[in-house]
Amino acid sequence: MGEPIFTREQGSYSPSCNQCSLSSVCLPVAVSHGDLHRLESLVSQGKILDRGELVFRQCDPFKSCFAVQGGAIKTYFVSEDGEKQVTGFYLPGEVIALDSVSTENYSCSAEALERSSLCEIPLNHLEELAARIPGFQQHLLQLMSREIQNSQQMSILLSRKTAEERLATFLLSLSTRFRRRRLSPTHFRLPMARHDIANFLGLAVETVSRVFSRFQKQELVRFYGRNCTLVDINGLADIAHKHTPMCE
Amino acid sequence: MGEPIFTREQGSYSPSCNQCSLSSVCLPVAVSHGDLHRLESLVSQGKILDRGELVFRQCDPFKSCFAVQGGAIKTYFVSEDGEKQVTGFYLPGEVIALDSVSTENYSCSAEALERSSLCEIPLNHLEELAARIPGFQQHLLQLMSREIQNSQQMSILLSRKTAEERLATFLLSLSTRFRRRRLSPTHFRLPMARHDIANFLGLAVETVSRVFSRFQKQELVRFYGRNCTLVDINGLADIAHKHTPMCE
DNA sequence: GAATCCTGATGACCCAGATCAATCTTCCTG
DNA sequence: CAGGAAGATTGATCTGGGTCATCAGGATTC
Repeated sequence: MGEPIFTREQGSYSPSCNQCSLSSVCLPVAVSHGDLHRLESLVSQGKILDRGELVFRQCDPFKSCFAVQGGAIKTYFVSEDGEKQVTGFYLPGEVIALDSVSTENYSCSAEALERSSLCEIPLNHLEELAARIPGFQQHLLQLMSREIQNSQQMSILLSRKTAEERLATFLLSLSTRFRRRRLSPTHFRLPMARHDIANFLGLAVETVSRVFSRFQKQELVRFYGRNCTLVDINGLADIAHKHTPMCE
Repeated sequence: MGEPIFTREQGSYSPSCNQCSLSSVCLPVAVSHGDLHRLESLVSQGKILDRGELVFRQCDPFKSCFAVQGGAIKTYFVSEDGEKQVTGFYLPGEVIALDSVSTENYSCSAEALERSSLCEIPLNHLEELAARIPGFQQHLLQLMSREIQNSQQMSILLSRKTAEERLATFLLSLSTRFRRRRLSPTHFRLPMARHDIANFLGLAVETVSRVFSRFQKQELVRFYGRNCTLVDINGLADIAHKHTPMCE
C-alpha cells in the first residue's frame, strides 16, 4: 500500500489526506489512491487559528466547508437586534458550514474556541470535486442529512426539555463525540465557556451554573473549572433520554 | 417549446413531470427533455392520501423522499416516553424526508392533514438517479442545505422567541409559502389544528388560542375557525422579526 | 504585587407561559 | 338531525427558569 507522494518514510510532514486521522470522517470510505491524490490537490490542510480568530464571518461569500482537525470551533450568528446566538460546537472530525452550501454567503460566523487546525474543502465549485471523486457528493449528502437530524434533535431539546435534561444531553453528546475520537468519554475538558453553553442551549448562564452544581451534589459529574469528569453516565442518561425519539 | 410526450394537445392526463406545477421546485432548473423523460420513469406521481393517512411511518425502512403536490403533510415522531413531537408542516412544492437520506429508516412519521397528493422520488438508489440526471444531486444538496437552515431558524425561534413572536413568525411563514404558490398571502386556511401548531412551536394549546385572540384584538389577524386573514402584515413582521439573523 | 478584567457561583425576586378546570363550538357519524 | 367526541376559547393558579445583584477566584497587565 505504498503511497507515491507524501510518505512518512521520506520524512515529509506535508499534510496529506491519507495521513489525516479524519480521513474516515470527511471522505467516502472507498476512495482509491488516485482519487486521494486528486482530493489532496483540491483541499488545503493545516490552516491554524488561535483562540478567538474567525474561520469565516457571517455574510462573507461562501467558498468552502471546513473539517476540524484539532481544537474546537463554535458557530454563531448575530441577529438584527445585535443578539448573538450560538448554533453549534464542532470538534475534530466534524464539518462546518454545510448549512451554507445552498447560499451565496455564510449564514453564520465560525470562531476558534482554542488553538485549532482546519482543513479547507472548497465547495463553491462542488461540481468539479464531485466529478473528480466518485461517491464524494453522496457522502456529502449523508453528512448533511445527519446535520438536519442533529438540528431537529436540537429543536426538540429546546422545545421540550428542562434545563437539567438539556445539560445532561449536552454533556453526553460531548462524551460520545470524545469517545468517537478515542479520547476518554468520562474525563475531558470543556472547550467552551459556561456563557456559550447557556447561549447554545437557550438558558441563562446562572441556570447552567446552578444545574452543574446540582449535578455535582447528586454525584453525577465532577467539575474542576472546565475540566469535567462524568461520574454516573447512566444517571445522566436517565435524565437526558426523556423526549428522545425511539429507534435509531 | 413543444413537448415530445404527454402534451396537453393529446388530451392525456397521465402524470408527467413537465406538466407538474412543481417542476421548478423539485427539479434542477436546467433539465433537458431527455432527462425529464428519464426522471419520469423513476418517479411515481399521484399517490393520493386521505386525511389522517400516513405517507410513511417512523422506523420504516427508508425508500423515498416525497414531494407534496397538493394538500398538506405534517411530520412528527414519537419519543421513548410516548410523547408526540411535530417536526414540520409541508405544503405543495416542498419535499419530505430529506433528513432520512443518511439513515436506514425514516426518522419520523408523515401524516396527511387533509386529502393530499404526493410524488414519490426513490432515493434509496440515489446513485442511479444522480447518474442519469446531471445536476440532480447538486439540486438535492441545495434543498438539504436549505432544510438545515430552516431547522436552525427553528432552533432560534424555540430558544429565544416569545409565544407572540413564534406565532407571528409562523403565520408569516405560511403566508410566504402560500404566496410562492401564487395563492393569496393574506387569506388562507390553516390546514392544521391549533394542537399541532402548539406542539410544533413548543407551546401549550391554550397559549396559541390566547395569543391568536390577542392578535385579533390588535387588528393584526382575523380568524373564522381555521380560515385566517392577515390584516396587518407589517405589524406581524414587527413582532416576528426580532432575533432574526441579518443579511439573507 | 496591586489593579482590572473575565469567568463562574449563589441568593432573592419576578414573570411568561404551563397546567388545571370549565364552557363553548365544530364536526362527524349513525 | 341528534348526540357524542374532539377541537377551541377563556379564566384562575402555579412554577421553572429568567433577571438582577453580589461575591469569589483566576488570569492578564502594568
